Formats: sequence, structure tokens, C-alpha cells
Amino acid sequence: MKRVTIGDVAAHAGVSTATVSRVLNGGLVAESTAARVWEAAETLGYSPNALTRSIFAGRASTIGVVIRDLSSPFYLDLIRGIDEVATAADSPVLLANTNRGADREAAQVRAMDQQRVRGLVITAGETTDDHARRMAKNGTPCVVVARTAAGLHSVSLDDVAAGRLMAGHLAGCGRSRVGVISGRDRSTQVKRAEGLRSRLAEHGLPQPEEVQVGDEAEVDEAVAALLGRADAIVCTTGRLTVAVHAALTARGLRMPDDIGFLTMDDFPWASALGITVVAQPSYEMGRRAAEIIVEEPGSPVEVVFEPTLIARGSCGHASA
Amino acid sequence: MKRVTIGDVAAHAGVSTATVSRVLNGGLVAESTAARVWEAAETLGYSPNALTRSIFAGRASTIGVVIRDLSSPFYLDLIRGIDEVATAADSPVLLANTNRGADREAAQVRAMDQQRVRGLVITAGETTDDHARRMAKNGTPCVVVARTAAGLHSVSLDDVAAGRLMAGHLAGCGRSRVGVISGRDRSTQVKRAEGLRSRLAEHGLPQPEEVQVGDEAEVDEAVAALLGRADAIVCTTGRLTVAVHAALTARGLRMPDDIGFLTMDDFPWASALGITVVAQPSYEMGRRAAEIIVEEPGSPVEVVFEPTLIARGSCGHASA
DNA sequence: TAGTTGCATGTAACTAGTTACACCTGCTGT
DNA sequence: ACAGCAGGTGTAACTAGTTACATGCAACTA
Repeated sequence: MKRVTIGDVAAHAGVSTATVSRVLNGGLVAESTAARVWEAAETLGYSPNALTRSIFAGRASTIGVVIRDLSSPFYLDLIRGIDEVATAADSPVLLANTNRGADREAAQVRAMDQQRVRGLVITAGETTDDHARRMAKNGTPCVVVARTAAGLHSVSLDDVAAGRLMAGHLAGCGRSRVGVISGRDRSTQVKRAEGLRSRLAEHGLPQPEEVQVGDEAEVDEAVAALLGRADAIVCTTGRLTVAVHAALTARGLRMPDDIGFLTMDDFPWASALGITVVAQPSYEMGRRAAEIIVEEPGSPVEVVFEPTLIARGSCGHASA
Repeated sequence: MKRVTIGDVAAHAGVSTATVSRVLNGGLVAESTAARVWEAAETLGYSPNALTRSIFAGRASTIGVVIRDLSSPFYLDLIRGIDEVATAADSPVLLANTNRGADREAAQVRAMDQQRVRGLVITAGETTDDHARRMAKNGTPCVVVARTAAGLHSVSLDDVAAGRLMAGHLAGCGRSRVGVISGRDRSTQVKRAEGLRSRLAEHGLPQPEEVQVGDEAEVDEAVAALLGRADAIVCTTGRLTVAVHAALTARGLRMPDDIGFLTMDDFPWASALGITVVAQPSYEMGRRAAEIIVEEPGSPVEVVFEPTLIARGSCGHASA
């Protein structure tokens, strides 16, 4: 039950702990001694304590990730990207889900700080930015994902461009009365709606009607409010795609004939369902966020990714 | 840049580090002293080092999770369940993805051991069991998910029952020639096929034809090999559902009329697509696994969950 | 042969906390 | 008046490692 320590290995090999440490970390040691130490470590089943190493190094090897919403496909791919880079850098990923609770977000960021993570990827509201900036000042690189934040690294999407892509496609498909269902959170949603509006205006189309929705439960009502007055429903957040799609099909509406449907974020089944989406390169964004942490640039880096439209017909087909 | 330590707080409040520690952890301290310490901690922006605490406690507060396949919906829900319980127990989750590489699995389990995780949830092949048992002997509760393992805790599905559920539904829908597409891995697949075969036999139906598939790329070929000889395709692993479904629809086959389709693991879009599945309670399984770690039972616990059939018509409808 | 060099190793101080123990008050009981 | 006790606090040893520095010893040089 008692853990094997470096001292046990040292005693077994008949050397000091300093020598064992040197063998493990590649210092100057005679080959015969090294062999004895390796053998002792092997027979005792020694597993070096990463925590102790970290306290000496001043920080842990782990990369922290605070996730708003573990069930969203966007965040899942983001984590995959982060994990990929982290594993390559020998950094385990410390994950914390917040379920979009502001208090829980703050608590998790604080917890990550206490764990002395090597760096932190944050997908949380602005409330956590102050703490993140304090961490950054202490030498912990913090990367905000899906929006920008003054004084912090960020990896985000050109949300205005995403909105404009959507509007361009809608116009190309001959849709003129657009109903928008958007999430209640932050800047992302505002910018996408902004891009949508500006480009619709450029096409001489009327401004869209917009309904903000907190969670899945409110979606059906929102759809009901828009139907009749719209020939296309746009959903500006990927996490509501299932719910909006369900609300439409539950009414017997067929896409694209009865109604156009356009949403954010690609997902595995979009192709099978023929749903047109504006995709973000979520996996790449995760990779980039983790890379920033590994590289530790001196001044704030702002990476903006471009969205892509993947046309699959749920909104009709654009005329060239 | 230099981190605030307990010593700094102590100096600022004019007390010893022991007193600060007592204030933070609720020892015997005069109220006036405590107030001075809290104030000092506040003004200096003190954030206690969880690593140092852990090394004293002998282990970290984190719960490790080794995941085979981050893109599978089953594992995602599992993580959500684990995270939920872990957060309630003030334990961050240390996540490691292995992409189904045996060497990477072993390396990640070893890494978790070195991080001195409080407990470990493993969804990996049998190769890692030896190391897990060694960890268990050292006092780290290890829970194997999706299969059982001698001497270790486990949370799994009654896979034979899952196979039998599938066979029962197929028989009820009047399907007689069953083609099975299964993953190449471990016992899970074997048991599901076993359950399937036994119950098909009980119904007097011919034994199914089975094709094992390594990854998505091989699915189309497997489907091609089964078509014509089967009136229903069964997929015994959720991670191939998208690929099998795509292979079927790519051939213009409609479900359930042209071919029956039945697969494992529920997912958000199954309902929209009308796909009949045998579901595992993945979120609950994650919760249970984490609970075992928090409770630390003395002897190995084996929890087996029951699968549920969710009929949605992709295989036809069972007659009563 | 004495001095220099350099490899191999041990000693001890360090990381940032926790905690057993000793100590000093000040109050109560006899 | 003095022992006894309890509350409050500091000292120092402890966790499991890393590393700067000192030392020992052999080989090589002068």
C-alpha cells in the first residue's frame, strides 16, 4: 500500500536519491550505476511522482480546459484537437465542464489555477476573464476560444463572415423572409446576426426576424413564432440544431420544399440528413489553442478562423 | 511573475505559515488572526497550490479517464457522467484519448499513475489491466468500463442481453436473414454476437452472417459483402453507425422497406432519422464509475447495466 | 612526485505546503 | 497562591522529489 519512492530505489541500488534522479532525467552517471538503478526501479515497480516534479518546476504539465457544454459537437472536436497537441507535448488534459453556469465557470477557472496548469483553454463567459488575466500575469498562458478578450490569447471564428455566408446562401437560394433562432449568450451570436443582416441588406432583402432562445425546451415555441412569416429558418448556434430540426419535422415540414433550413457547425449526421451548414474548423481550432499554450508567445495572439459553407440542399440550391 | 506563496501571506499578516494553513483548512485560530490572514490572502491574490497539497496527501484530487475514442457518442456521455460526479466531489477530470492504439493506451495509464490520480476510469484493451491492478494494489481505485476484468472494478453492459434484444426485435419484425457488422475489438463484440445468435436460434432463424470491420474505411466493403444475402443489417458497435447508414443510403436503399437496420447506442439524431437502436445508459455508467472511485469500495465491484431497445422503425415494427 | 583535471557521486538546501509538538499566555479551581 | 488546563501560535520535521555545490578518486600532465 505504501508507495515506492525515489528513496526506496536509491537504497535498493545502493546510491543516493540524487543519483537516481540523475539516471531518470539524464544527468552524468556511470553506465554500471545507471544499470543498477534501472533494475532497482524495475523490480520495485517505481513510478515517479509527477506532482512532486511539478511543484519543483513551478507548474504542472497539465493543460486545463474549461468547457461550457460537453454535449455540443463543436466542443467535442475542440477537445480532440487540444488533446492531440497536448499528448504530443506530454501534457495530460484537465477537463472541467460547466454546463453554462456562470458561478461554476468561475469556480472551475479558479480550480485550474490552483492545479497550476501549464496553460488554460477557456470557453466561458466574460466573467472569467479577470481571473484569466491574473493567471496570464502569473505566467499561465490562457487562450479564450470562440471570442476575443483584451489582453488574452484567443482562437475564434470570423462570426460576421459566418453570418454573411449564411445570408449569401439564402439569397442565392431565393429565400427572402428569414427567421433566425439564436442562443442567448455572448458576442458570437450578436456578430453572426450582424453579418447576416448586413449581407441580406446588400441583397436588398428584408431584415430577418430574430428569436433568442435559452435552451432546447424553448425552441419549439420559437419555431412556432417564426413559421408562416419565414421561408427559411436559420439557426446561429450548433447546439440547437437538433431541437430546431425536430421542431420543423414535427410539424410535417419538409426541407427545402416547405421551409429552408440553415444552421451552424458541421456534424457527422448532417450529410445523411442533407442539412446545409456553415462549419467552423473546430478540431483545428483546438489544435491551435493548445499550440499557443505550448509555444507560450510573449504577447497576446489572436487567431481568427474562416467559416465554410457546406451546401447540402436543406435550403435549396444556390443559383451560381 | 513570481507566485504568491503561503509564506508571503504569512509575512503580510504577521503570522507563521502554520497559522495560515490552519486558517485555510479550518484549524484552531483566533477570529481576529483569521480575519487578518484572509485579508492578506485577498490583497496578495493568493491561490493555494493544489499540487503541494496533493503530495502531502499522498495523491492528487483528480480523477483520471482514459478514453479509447473521443469521437464516439458513447464515450462522450460517459465523460459527462464522470465529470458530473467528479465536480460534485471537487475532483477535476484528467482526460487522455488513445485513438485505440495499444501502445498509447499503456502510456496513458502509466501517465495517470504518475499523476497520482485519485482513481482511474479505463476504457482500454486488456493490455492495460496488469498496470491497473498494480495501481489498485497501491490504493488507486481503477474502474474498467464496457467489460469486466478480474480483480478490478467494472461498469459494463449486459452485452449478451443486448444481442438478444436485437435478435428478438429482428424476429418480431419478420426479418430472417441477418447480416452483422461488428468491430474488431474485444469481448463486447463477441458477447453481443453471441446473444444475437442464441436468440435467433431460439426463434428458429438461420445464423447471421458476420463481417468484422476495423474502421470506417472498411465499412462500405463489408456492407457490399452482406447485401443481397440479408434482409437486415445489424451493427454491433455504435461508432460505425454513421458509416453503415451512409453505405446503405449511398446504394439508394430505404429503411425499413429495402433493408432493415438496427444498431447499438442511442444518439441525438437517431430519432430524426428513425433509426432503431439498442441503447446503453452511458451517462449513468459514467456516473456509476466515478461513484465507485469516490466511494473506494474494498473489494472489486461489478456493475452491469441492462440495455434498452428503442424502436423507431428502421427495422420495421415488431408484431406485438 | 606533486598538481591538475574531470568524471562520478554524495550532501544538503530547496520547492510549497501540512502537521506533530512545544511553548506561552491567561483563566479557573482548590 | 499555585497547579492545571485550554486556547492560540510558532518551530521544525515531514511529503517526494530536484539540483547547486562539495568531495573523492583516478588518470594524466609537468
